[in-house]
Amino acid sequence: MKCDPNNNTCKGNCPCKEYCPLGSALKLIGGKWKIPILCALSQDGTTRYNELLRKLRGITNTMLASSLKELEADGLIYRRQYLEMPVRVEYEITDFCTDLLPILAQLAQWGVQTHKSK
Amino acid sequence: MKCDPNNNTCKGNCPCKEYCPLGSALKLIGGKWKIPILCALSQDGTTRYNELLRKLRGITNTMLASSLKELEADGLIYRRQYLEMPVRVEYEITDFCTDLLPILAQLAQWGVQTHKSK
DNA sequence: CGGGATCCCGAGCGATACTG
DNA sequence: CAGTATCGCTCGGGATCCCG
Repeated sequence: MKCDPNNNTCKGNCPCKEYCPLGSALKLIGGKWKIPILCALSQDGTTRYNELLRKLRGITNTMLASSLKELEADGLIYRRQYLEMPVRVEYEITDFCTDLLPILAQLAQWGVQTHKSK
Repeated sequence: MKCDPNNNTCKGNCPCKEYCPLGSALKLIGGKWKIPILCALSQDGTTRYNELLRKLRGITNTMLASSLKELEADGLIYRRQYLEMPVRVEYEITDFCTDLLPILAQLAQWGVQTHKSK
């Protein structure tokens, strides 16, 4: 877990270090909707805003917009805006995020062992 | 990400399925303190309650107790109680959790690419 | 020593309405 | 179409005190 026991000054997510890469990684995909959004984008490829809104049953306008903004700022997705009429905006997974997907797949596989319906 | 696009009835973390293993996996290690706890236990092995309390600088009694209880209920750690005087309780990582650690290490390595101080 | 019981606050999220 | 603005609430987590 990339921790140094000799340095116990961590103020973040890890008890061992100032800066915990695991903590910062989890922040990027944290929150209620980021995983579902990435999941949808990784399956369907380039997707428009309202398409996402429909596919992610239950998400609100507010949460989709703010989540997309954060994901873009963190380099996980691209936002492409086409100045047509009406406006068209498309979202797509970045290479950085593509690197993440197989890791998440492993995590999902590990999670399968969890049979509890929590 | 183990999702089925043909089933859009997901009410959990994933837009594609009723039950998302990735979502349930992330729930097990979610919250503010579970990763730090697992990190400490994976480094130092078997550890006592008050030892954890000291090592995890900033954690409160309430959070340590509740986090440990959840981690045990989810099968990530063992709790062993020795009826000495005074009472001694030790916590340890389970094999199930040991399987998780290399995956988290990968996630941490991926997170290293994040240079933003968010 | 290893917790439990309460109280409380603020972030995160939802609902609704509005806009370029 | 693709968002922003505001409000309000729930609930994760902190602080403090208590208990076997």
